[in-house]
Amino acid sequence: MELQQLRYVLAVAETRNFTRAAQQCFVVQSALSHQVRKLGTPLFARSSRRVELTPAGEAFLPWARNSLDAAERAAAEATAAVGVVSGTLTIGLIPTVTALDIPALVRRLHEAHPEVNVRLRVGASDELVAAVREDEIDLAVLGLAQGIIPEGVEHRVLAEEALVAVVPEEHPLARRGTVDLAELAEEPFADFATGSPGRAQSDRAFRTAGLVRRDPYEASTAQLIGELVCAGLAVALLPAPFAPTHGARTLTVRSGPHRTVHLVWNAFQPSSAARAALRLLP
Amino acid sequence: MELQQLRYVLAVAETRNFTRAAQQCFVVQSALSHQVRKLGTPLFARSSRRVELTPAGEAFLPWARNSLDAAERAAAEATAAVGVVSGTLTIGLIPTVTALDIPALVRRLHEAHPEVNVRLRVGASDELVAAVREDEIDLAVLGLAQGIIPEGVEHRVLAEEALVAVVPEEHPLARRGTVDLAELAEEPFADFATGSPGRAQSDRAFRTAGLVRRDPYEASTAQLIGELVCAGLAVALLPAPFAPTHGARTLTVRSGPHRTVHLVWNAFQPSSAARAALRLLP
DNA sequence: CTCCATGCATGAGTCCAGCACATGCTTGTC
DNA sequence: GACAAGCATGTGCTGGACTCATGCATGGAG
Repeated sequence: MELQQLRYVLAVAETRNFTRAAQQCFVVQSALSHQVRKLGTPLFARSSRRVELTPAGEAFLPWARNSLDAAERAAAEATAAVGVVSGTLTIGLIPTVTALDIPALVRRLHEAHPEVNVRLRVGASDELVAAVREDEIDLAVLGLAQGIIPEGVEHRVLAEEALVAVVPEEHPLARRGTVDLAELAEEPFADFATGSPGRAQSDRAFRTAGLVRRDPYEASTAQLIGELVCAGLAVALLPAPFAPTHGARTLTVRSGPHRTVHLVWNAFQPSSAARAALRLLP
Repeated sequence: MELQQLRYVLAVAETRNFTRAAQQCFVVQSALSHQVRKLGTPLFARSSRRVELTPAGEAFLPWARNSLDAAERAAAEATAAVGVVSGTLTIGLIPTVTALDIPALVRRLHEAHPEVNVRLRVGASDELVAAVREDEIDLAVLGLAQGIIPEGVEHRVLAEEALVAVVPEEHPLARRGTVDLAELAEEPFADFATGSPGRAQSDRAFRTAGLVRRDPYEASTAQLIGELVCAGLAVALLPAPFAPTHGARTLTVRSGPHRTVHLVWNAFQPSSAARAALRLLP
């Protein structure tokens, strides 16, 4: 078996199409047909116009990925040992990162270690922690409600951020500079989806204050929540940089919720690129 | 990069000699020189008649192994999915296995799954548990003092075995059929090395009975301990099948120590060969 | 139903990567 | 200093990986 064959199998499994996989690999389709067949066990079922993985293929795939990743990692660790950090660095981010200037970080990384290939992946905080634990990503920058610490991974606190209240311009509270959580609890609310870590932050804030608010409108992004507020439909709690700049007012919340921005990584065999990034980060 | 190159690197790293590594790989020496060089980073230092790993080589090696193992595993899992269990199955054993007929097990495994390559590895119980945890071996059969359960791995109890007292033929106790631990504590003792799991069994037995025995002679194998007894130098506690058949007497110990024979394996992604072996075992 | 597009398999031909061979170079040993 | 061990290097060759041409199956359009 050779890694080339594994690359072909992965390409076919991804595209579910020999022809496109071949293009992706810069060879003709028959090259893949030959090499895949040479593996012996049939990994793909050509059922009527569609290529599907057989059970054997399903069993094969994760180990093929594993093998290719390990080979890449071998090369990266070797060059790192002679001072040239290389390899792929996958960073996970929540959509509402503010504590860190990501483009600047990427630039600095690239300047310090031009051989490192940076990938960014956006997701919810809990997904990112899981991905770090499963070694799918090297690092993650994420926000958690105060007092919650990510489990099963190494972490470092980057910042502590207050959430601000956002209310429609014509709202009675709009003239005020600060509000209490209790006042917000009376209002129709817009928030992240139930179960998301963003939602957990405000839920927790109201709960610890002993307040019960009405079920909020749910939206998946800070942007959408902001638009709901601007439309006059609700008030919201958002990280300050994500408060809408027009069409809404931003208020400080007295003893209001904070979120903690964590840098998270896997302590078990972090890649040389990950170690380099950690050295570069505050 | 191709797996062939990784195989060459491993062979050179093992033999620390290009020529012998080449023979092992069934190619000429220059083939290895070329392929290793093509990896780019110098992995070996040719320091005066000896090939040594550079730091880059040290960093490269474990990932190269990882990659090759994963590739092998991919093939094994694929064939397993179509009903042909294959791959390498490494079984760890303590030197004093008695609860299981290992040759018979290997024969049955080979008959049921001729494509499986069985390897046996002998070691102390605690080493084997660690090896299972580190995924170096698939299964292990080992004995632990009663009440001790292996941690971080899956296990199944195979048997509960009493340890018997072994005394020299001309010893005053030799005429008796049973003895108390208290009587044995008075005698000069032969036992496994301090810190070994075998030693832990008798240590624990005396301790829980509230007895203090003299520091025992230490030997590394049950065989040697038996010889010390036969020579009239000491008494011992051994698994019954390892009591010497000549030159010593075997006595039952009243409420004496037992050891529990465990079958141990790693719950996280056991190989198809390991799963097959587990199905075959009691 | 026919025709055609899509898409994988297969066989023959081509070309280059990996190998063998020959040889050179360094180092350690007697 | 002669010799042996052992890796590097250059050259030519060969097998395997690729391309190309073509066949074959399926599904959709008319």
